Amino acid sequence: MQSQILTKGYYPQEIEAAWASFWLSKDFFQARLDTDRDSFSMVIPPPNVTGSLHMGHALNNTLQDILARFWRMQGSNVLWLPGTDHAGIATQNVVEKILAGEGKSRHTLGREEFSKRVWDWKEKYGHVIVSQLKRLGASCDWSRERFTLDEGFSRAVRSAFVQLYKEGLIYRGDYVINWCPRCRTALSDLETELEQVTGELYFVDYPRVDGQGALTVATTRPETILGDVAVAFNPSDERYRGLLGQRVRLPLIDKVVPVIADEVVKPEFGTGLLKITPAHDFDDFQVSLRHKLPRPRVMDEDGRMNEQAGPYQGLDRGRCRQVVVDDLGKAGLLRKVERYTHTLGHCYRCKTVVEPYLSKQWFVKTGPLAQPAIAAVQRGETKIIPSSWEKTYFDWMDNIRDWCISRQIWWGHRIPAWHCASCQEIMVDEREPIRCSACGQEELRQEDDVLDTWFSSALWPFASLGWPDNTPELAKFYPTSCLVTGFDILFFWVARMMMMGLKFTGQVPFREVYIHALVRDAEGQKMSKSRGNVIDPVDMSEKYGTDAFRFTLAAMAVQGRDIKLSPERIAGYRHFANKIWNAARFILMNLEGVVPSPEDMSKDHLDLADRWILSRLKSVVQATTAAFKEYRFSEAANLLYQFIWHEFCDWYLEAVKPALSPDAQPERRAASRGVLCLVLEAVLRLLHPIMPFITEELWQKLPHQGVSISVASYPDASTGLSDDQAEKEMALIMDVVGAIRNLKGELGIPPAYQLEATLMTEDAFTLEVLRSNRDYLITLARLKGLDLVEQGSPPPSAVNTLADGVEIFVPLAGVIDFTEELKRLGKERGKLEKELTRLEAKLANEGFRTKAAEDVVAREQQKFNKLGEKREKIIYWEGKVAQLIPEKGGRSEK
RNA sequence: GGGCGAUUAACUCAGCGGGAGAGUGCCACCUUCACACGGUGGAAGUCGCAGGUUCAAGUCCUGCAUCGCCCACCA
Repeated sequence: MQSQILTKGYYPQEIEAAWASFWLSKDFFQARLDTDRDSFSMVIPPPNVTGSLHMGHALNNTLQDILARFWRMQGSNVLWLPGTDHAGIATQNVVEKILAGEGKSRHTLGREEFSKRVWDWKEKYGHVIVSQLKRLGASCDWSRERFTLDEGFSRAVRSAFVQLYKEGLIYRGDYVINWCPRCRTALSDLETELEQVTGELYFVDYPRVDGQGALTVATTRPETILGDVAVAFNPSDERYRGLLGQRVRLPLIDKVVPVIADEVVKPEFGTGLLKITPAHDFDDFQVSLRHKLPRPRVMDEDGRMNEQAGPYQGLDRGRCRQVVVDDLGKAGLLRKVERYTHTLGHCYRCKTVVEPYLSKQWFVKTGPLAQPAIAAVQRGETKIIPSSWEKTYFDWMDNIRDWCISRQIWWGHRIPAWHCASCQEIMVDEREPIRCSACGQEELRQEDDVLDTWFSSALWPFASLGWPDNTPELAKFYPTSCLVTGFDILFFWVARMMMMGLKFTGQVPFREVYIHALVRDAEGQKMSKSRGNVIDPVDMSEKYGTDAFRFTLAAMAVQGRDIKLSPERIAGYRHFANKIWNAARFILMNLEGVVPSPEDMSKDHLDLADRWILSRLKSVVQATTAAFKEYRFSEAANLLYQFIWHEFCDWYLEAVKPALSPDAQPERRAASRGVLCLVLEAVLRLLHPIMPFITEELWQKLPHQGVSISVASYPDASTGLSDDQAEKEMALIMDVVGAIRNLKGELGIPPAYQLEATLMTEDAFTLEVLRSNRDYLITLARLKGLDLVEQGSPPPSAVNTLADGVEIFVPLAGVIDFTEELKRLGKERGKLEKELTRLEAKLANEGFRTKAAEDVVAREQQKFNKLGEKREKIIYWEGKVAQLIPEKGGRSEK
């Protein structure tokens, strides 16, 4: 044991980095294969390599680290597997931006060179977030760190893809998908964010070929008129029934299209007529299938009008709309324009309005995969916590649509499909085929598209453990125990891991999913760079200490509610860290290098305060352990805060001070040292999962056997000693002390003034408790003297009365103002009477007496009796004090 | 359009069938030998609104209002 005096304040910056590297250098966090201890396994939600740590990561990883440290201390063989995600579009965008700065583009570099540039970038910057996680204290098994584009993952992805393809669960075809003209790639439905947009609804005339006037069609997208192949009405719509088989001329270009009837048209919208543009609208594409209509594309990949657009070729889609509207007006074909608010899809990466776009893409057929994923949650094989998210999960799974997985970018897993140059045969395999399986030709070309990043993420829990090989890691740690993630990626990630996990391993990927909230700013706004309201977790760590920051996140992580984070709150918990530091400082100073032994704490030497704090400790151990096991992080944090500050520091440390003085009995002194040491050491272990740094720093200064608190055992049933009697007695002492302090405070007596007090009670047992703990009362209430009497009539004085019959006298004639005391007594009586009235009404209620639980009635009756007695005493003393107030006659009577 | 959540002290939030709580802030007093990142005391809330269930309702049910989020192919 190092006997050293701590600094007066806690300076986290000076110790954190050292402990973080100490832990890693000792391999404390490596999961073992050669043990039969229970496993606790988690895979990290891999952050994007492009990222730097934001609040979402900080919360997510703090909660995971709390679990990892808690279960490690519980004796489990913990695997927390870390890694990063290659983040296809995001990373490609970052590198393309850099290239643009150099006046280059990926197309000028070519695929191979570009890919090399991205890898270079990854090697250089991809570890930023990892080092930030380490700084946060994340106790991952860093020896098993993975990357979703590493060699092993490539094998896993190809293996998964090939199997799904061979089973018909992956198909390729021409469909309308969401297309981002800026990123120039297809997006999945999830990657398209619907947002309200105010635009215009244009009413456009389509002249009838038979010369009988025109049909007016409402559209928000006049530029797509050029791709129209029909005009449709609802078959039930009487107004247009006669038009079936008629033909109309498209406005502005020389093209004739039929009028058709289809259920998709809503008669009440616009004019009840819908223009059909199969290549640029999801519904219209379906209509074209039903009616065997052509599907001309009028735009290019970058959103420019193409040769099908005739005179409008080359215009950007936005510009084209203006020109078309203009031309329609000139031609007299624009009937009217209304303001119109509707929702439009935007690219989740760059916020560009997505274009519904007909193209050849690869899809996962999700229906057959979703069924087992639904069933597994229904059966409870995977538990979603809080369970309120189950409904959202089921709703999404029930209505799941096929998943577009091909992306027209270069950074990612290239689809393992090869096209024969001569016969167009497509071969899907884990390795490049030597010749075409259909025609035998050897000229093959690999598919250009890469896979959606989330395709590899979906394999993360098992691919990161070695799948498709049958590794010992899989056997030991899969299914994982728990997944901690935010609700924002419930569909993107959790749902897809469930589907893929069940498909490829036959087992759920995790037993429990803990879904946590989003971190917002103090105003409840989502943090974003554009809003400028981002609170940087690294800044918070540096400013307030990582432990204070982590504690804040834990304390605010209530299930099912977003977190509004404010720096003031973190400052509050920095004070808590400082409080712990100083409590430890006090204890270490008083140990004076002595190592307490268990014999010091033999029952005979333990005093009331000792037995009380040991009993309280025991119940805190139980409650905290239960809270962690049930993901009630805030409850665990608050329990520890309350115990450490308001029980251990406020009461125990104060109560025990006299016993620590050199004048005290040696046995008492030794016992107190022992209890102080024991409770502090236990508290540090209890708190370690949330505040790893300060607890390690202090723990290292206490006597114990271990090398690190991070691998010490969590306090359990053997910690502390339950003692109801001690808790009851201490409660009485605390009540009496509180009443005396209250008297002093309310009567304006200076804290330094040492009172003489008299306590009177008729209850022999209470009197005995007070008598045997006389010293505590004197110390804690800062008294000069204390009389304990059974009955009698003490001198005129201020008085306070406890509900359970203890009267407290503070004889201070000449010091206190009797008028003030009378006022105080009146106020006290007011409060009592309000409460008594309420209780009286309740007890008089026949329904309450007959229907409420017996113990509830008894408790209320007892409460009523005690408060009644207390009121009688106050009335008595009001009379006494009133007599002592000098006659008013002496005052001015003007 | 459908769904979910929130509404409790000035602020941020716990509590979710039997005495309205915490942290921060505020007021008063105190530099007492662990800590002023501290101590002691205090003020502060018709627990969004309206009904209902119950002996008893921030706490359960219904409706409404306001705010937030998610999902959704009316052009």
